[in-house]
Amino acid sequence: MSFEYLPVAEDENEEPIELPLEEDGTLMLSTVSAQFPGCCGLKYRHPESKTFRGIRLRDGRLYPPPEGWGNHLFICSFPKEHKRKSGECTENLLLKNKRNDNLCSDLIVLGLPWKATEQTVREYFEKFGEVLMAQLKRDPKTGMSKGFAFIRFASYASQMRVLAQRHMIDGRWCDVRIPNSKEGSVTSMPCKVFVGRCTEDLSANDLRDYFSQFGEVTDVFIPKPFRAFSFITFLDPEVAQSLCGQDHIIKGVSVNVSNASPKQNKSNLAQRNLPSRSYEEHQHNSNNNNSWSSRSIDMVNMQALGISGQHGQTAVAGGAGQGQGGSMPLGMSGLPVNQALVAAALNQAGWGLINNIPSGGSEQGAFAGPASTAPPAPPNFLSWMQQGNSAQGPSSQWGQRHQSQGHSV
DNA sequence: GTTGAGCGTT
Repeated sequence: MSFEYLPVAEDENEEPIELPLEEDGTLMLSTVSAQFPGCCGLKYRHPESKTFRGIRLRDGRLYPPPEGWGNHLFICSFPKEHKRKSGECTENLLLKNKRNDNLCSDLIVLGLPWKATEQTVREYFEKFGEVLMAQLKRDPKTGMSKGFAFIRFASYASQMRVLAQRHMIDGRWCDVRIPNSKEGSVTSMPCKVFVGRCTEDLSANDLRDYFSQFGEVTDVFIPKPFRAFSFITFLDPEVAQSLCGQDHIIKGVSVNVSNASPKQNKSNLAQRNLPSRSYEEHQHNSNNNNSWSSRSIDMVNMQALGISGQHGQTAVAGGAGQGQGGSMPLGMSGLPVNQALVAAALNQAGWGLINNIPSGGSEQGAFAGPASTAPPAPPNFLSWMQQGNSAQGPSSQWGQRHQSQGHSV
């Protein structure tokens, strides 16, 4: 093999990143998506035809063209809405923006320093993506800041990333949450899907590599001991939903994707006339009292982002996961499942605005609340966000990183 | 000019 590394860039004008090939000369898609979250394939411009050629992708591996990798610059391909360049028809853009709007909600930024201005706030959050709105709340009489602001992002991914961490703004640690008000909170489709009929040789990496082609995978959970199913969490709930009901072949194994459903309060379920055999979710109650214990954030994505600090295990070896935390798909009971109904029910049941997110648990210090003293060390995935490069992320490492010993449910 | 959990003059 003539190359150990392959230059890959997000587009032809960007600076490439060299990515390591595997021993067999292939490139793992997960290697690519670790640097380019959401990337689902590669292409290169053929010197003669001047057109792009796609790179073969199979089972999470990118295979070199027949003539070898050559000296090309390889360009990432992204699924649908990741891409927002020219050439898209206006109608599509409108649809997409509308969809994003439905997903995004206003966010409240708490704990701003008195001196912070609207500019400060906007500029800070623009690191995470396009900011559609930033309002600093002031006392009408004095004009003094009330120490909080409302912001809104254009993309749901930005929103989730911002919600998932604390923010140092002008010298103070600030929290960003979904506001209590009625208007604010919007839809929260589950980002997690249940993958049935897994075999034991389907590793978390295999699953991640495979499902990354559909969108950014933020978590892979395989119960231990082996239980023939797993969970895949996507950053984009729509990607997750789009896969439900499908059969996929991964490493020759036919697996089935269906709705994952959170553990529900049984009384709630009864009240709401829902099938009551939801499964245990990696969810737990906590008496924890620090400042992270009552944040509002999409629970599914909390886990997705690896901050739940509760389920252990996941990708790659080493995760001495604590075993439980499996969930069953609603479909497993033999009852008919109407996905729309389930989604609606989950929303009704308060999913998407779960408070009481337990903290602690994550040994990595990731989101262990600062309860007392110094500000917390920024979580790992935070650091990539703060590189100001929203296109880069350790997505494929998340699973490995959060081998929490977790609280039990 | 002070303050530090909260929830948005329009």
